[in-house]
Amino acid sequence: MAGQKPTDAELRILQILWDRGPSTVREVFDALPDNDSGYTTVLKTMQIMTEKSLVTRDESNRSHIYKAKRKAEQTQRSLVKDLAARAFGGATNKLVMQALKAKKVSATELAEIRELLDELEKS
Amino acid sequence: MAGQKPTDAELRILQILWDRGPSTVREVFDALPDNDSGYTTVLKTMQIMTEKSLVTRDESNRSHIYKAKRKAEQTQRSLVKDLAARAFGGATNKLVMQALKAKKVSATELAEIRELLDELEKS
DNA sequence: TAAGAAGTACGAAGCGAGTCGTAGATGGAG
DNA sequence: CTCCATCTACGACTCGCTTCGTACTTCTTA
Repeated sequence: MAGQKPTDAELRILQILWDRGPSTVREVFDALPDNDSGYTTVLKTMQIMTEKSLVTRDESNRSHIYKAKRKAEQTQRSLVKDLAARAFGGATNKLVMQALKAKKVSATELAEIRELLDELEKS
Repeated sequence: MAGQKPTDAELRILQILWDRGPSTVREVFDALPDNDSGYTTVLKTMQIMTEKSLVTRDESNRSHIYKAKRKAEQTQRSLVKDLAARAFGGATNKLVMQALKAKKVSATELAEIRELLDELEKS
């Protein structure tokens, strides 16, 4: 089905694909930070992601080229919604507040958030 | 160990405990929304949570009384941090922005967030 | 006091995620 | 052309989460 929640390993791979754009297994493998697992593990995971439609792949070359199906923002938004439901009883604003308290956010970033808040207030 | 990440089923139970305060298995079981699983399933899960130190329990009565070990805010903050790391490459501010876009937040809540932003700016 | 209701404890099954080894196909270099 | 490096495919294993059935204990009430 379409609306799948990626697992941890899948998310690690998706981050690479979002960052690099369409890539081969080898490229993803090399780009994975702190990677403990073997090449075939990554390959297998990406094959499964294809079955799940988390990625699409171009098989015209011997080395298949994988591409994230959904954009980072879409997936991220789903995950945030999911966490809000699972851990905050759906209260997104509580999630936002905890996030802001969880880690220092620079002044520039705070300003950026304020700007978004302004936009949201017009509706 | 101490710093454990609760699973989905565990989180469902924690939400009840945070909400109701110390409770018996029966009370948690009855309070679980849309619950499909049986009583012993919930019992077993709560026993495992005890082993993991996610909860503590008072065994002085026949019906043991369970209590969340960490406060909601602590656990929630860990989970937010975890999601930021896993899906946003650590960029908490991106997470905040996606959260704000993900679901409508009322004017009152927006004001609340602004207030927090003001506080954070003094440091 | 005897029986049933309600509680805990525990073992085991099912499932999915993550891992790897190995087999087989294909490209390139000598 | 031959051999080696590199790729895909696939099966199998482990582990943790979730689930439940069953056994045993303890309270309650008729």
